[in-house]
Amino acid sequence: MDRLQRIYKLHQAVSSRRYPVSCQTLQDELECSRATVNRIIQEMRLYFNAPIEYDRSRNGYHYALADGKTFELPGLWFSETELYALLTTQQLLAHVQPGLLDTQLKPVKERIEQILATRHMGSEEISKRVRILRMTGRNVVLECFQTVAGALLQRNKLFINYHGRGKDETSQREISPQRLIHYRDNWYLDAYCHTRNALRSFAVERITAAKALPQRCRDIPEKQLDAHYASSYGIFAGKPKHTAVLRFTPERARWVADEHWHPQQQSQWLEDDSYELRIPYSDSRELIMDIIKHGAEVEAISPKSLRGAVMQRLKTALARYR
DNA sequence: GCAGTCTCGAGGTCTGTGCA
DNA sequence: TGCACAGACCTCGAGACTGC
Repeated sequence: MDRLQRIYKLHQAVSSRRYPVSCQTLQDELECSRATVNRIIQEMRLYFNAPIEYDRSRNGYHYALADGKTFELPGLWFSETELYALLTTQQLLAHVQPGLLDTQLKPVKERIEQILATRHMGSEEISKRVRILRMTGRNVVLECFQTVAGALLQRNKLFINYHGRGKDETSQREISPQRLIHYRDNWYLDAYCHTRNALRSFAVERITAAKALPQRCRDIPEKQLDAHYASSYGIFAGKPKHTAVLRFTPERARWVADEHWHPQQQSQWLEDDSYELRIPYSDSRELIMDIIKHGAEVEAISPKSLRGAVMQRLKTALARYR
């Protein structure tokens, strides 16, 4: 048994018992002399800040800690809360995108399971009690996703076949991946497209083939990415050109008032208890879908172009029912 | 009687050096 | 480059003394 094993064995012996552990017991469990037990204890105090104390009245060693507190050695000896946080994150990832990081996280997950098992807890309980329901998520080819995620993290260029829905065309592109965005249950890849010489967003499920290239990708500064992608409404990139003014009925306002549509959104309650929301946007397509989702409970006040577009959509929809 | 601290010596391991 | 060897270093157990 080497020194490190003895340290963990001693920690296990002291922390797993409700009563102080005698020096003789520690000698037996660590298979060493009294002097070595003492050396191990001194090292634990010195290097790990272990609050280990000898209780003369009960003739044994114990951790001097307040009720409910536990001492853990550094390394993969997480506290209970940290273990749960890690396990919950893994569960969330597994639900958001099944298969994502499964291989990479497997050894860590198994280790966590072992530790939790000693405390009569486990990931099964989290699976039973925490549910994430995907509503409109589109299926991603796992192999493509992993290639894309791998190249993104290793900062390599990618060569992709991309089928765009808008034009119903397939194109081949060399891109420098910048960010993976999980937006409204779907994955998007923000990337610099070397074919178009511009920043673009790619729906990951529309990437029909992906190959990581050995060349280092081009890094776009954070500020430039934020300005291009984040300052606009939704996934449609570009600088906000307009501000939409939406008015919600008092009934719908109770829900909408708690929603976050845009980082720069402004809102106010009106006298008749209706709720007015002002949202900057550059491309109206996604915004119109959100407005129509609220049906008769919302009115697009301005700008005129947005109001007209919503009216046109509603007229077209109505025509289908006649 | 039990544990803390210290010293000393034995045995094992690591490291640097020289040589074929 | 691989091997042998010597010295340094580390780890451990035993024992002595002390304190509670």
